[in-house]
Amino acid sequence: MSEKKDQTLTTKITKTLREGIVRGEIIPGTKLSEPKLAEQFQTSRGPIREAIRCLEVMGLVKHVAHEGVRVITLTQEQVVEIYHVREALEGKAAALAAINMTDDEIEDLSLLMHVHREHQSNTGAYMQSDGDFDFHYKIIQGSKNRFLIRQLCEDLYHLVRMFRYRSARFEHRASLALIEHEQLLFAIQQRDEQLAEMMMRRHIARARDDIASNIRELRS
Amino acid sequence: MSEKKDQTLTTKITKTLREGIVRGEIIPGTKLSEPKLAEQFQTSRGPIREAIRCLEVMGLVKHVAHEGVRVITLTQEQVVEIYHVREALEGKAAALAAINMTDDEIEDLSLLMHVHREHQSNTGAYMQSDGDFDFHYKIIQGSKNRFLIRQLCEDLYHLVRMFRYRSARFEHRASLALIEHEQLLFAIQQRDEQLAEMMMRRHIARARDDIASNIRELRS
DNA sequence: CCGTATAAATATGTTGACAATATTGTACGC
DNA sequence: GCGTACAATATTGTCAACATATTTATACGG
Repeated sequence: MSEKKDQTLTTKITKTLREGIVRGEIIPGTKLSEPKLAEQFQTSRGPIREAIRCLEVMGLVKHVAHEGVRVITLTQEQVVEIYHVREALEGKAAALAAINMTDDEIEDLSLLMHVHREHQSNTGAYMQSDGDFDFHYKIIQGSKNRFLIRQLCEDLYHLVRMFRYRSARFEHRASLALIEHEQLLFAIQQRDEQLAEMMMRRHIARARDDIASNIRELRS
Repeated sequence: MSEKKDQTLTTKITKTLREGIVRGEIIPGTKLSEPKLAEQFQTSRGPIREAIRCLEVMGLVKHVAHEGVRVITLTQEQVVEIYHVREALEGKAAALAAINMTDDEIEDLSLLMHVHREHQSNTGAYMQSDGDFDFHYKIIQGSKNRFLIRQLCEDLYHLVRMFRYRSARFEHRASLALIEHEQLLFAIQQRDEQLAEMMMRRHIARARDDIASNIRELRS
């Protein structure tokens, strides 16, 4: 699991901080003080600063010269914007997956789908966030487009997870998500790239609409 | 033009190096030596290292622990992958622009279009790269989606420019590009988001096909 | 002559200290 | 009592030096 390569403090600190920010353990708006972090990680400020620069480019913290960096606070409006990008990118991923996934990979995806279906009919519960991510992750990987994979997995998904950790209620019902996943799987099995893209886009657009409608709800 | 904010060595070095890499002045594959860069920028290695970390996250250089960083070399296959992402993102940008651009902004875009048309009928020349970028840039900004704008302008476009600087021949004929731009403008004027997205996607997909067919050509 | 093993040299990773800027606290005047 | 000006403190930005790992050079053996 944990690859011991990149054995450098900067990378380890970056990952630790990133995870802390994404999971909400470091509250949004918190100022990341270099001396405190250096104390916390038992290191000097050098690697801390480099890690912070990485987080800055990733968009997880905002940096102001001579003032410091603060963890970003995602407004629901911003999440809607992010979901527009997610719709476009994952839609493309689904289209490419319909073309480029191997039969074995599709079979694997089908198996995962079956597990989810069983789980739901047994418990009737909302789909677990991890399960949903697994499904999407396999499709993204199936696109075989390394640049797309990087954009989605290394950049965008941290923000999506950051949002989900704070408001788990927005995962729409497992029953609906399950149907959407089944439709998507079908399209990929048919090697229908256009249908796959459309299904994925609708799946994500619906989640986005849930968020957008919640914003309107709060305004009244 | 040059905002004097962010007056910190790291940001200035980052921008300078980024521009050098994008313009091809720093040859792909070149190793970025920290001591040499420190000498070159008349500074210490601290800011250099931070700048390099930024370039690494941006994807312009590849870092191997304890070895150093090298400027990435874009293969045409990778550019095709990038253009798939570009198609998805800019397609979405066009759709959002059709919804969110103000009438004044559309008028401004129409004016730019007219200038390009005049220029072409006068010179008959291929469209200038800058002109093409201007057009796309205005549409991206018109999406009003800050996250999308950031993804396209701060990340993806550096790679696109990097590719174009080395192989300008891939800009397809101005006559075709002009028609595609006109169709796109029309769709935006009609506030037809679906058509705008489709036109933008075809426009970029055609450019991608040019690159892909060139790869096949080289194989024979 | 080629390959391996060892040693020198160079580069990266990390540290602590100094300089410049911003924040906090305090006193003064209105 | 409130706002402003100044001083003290703390933090960020930068630098030079040390520690560790890799690359290059050299010498030895086959």
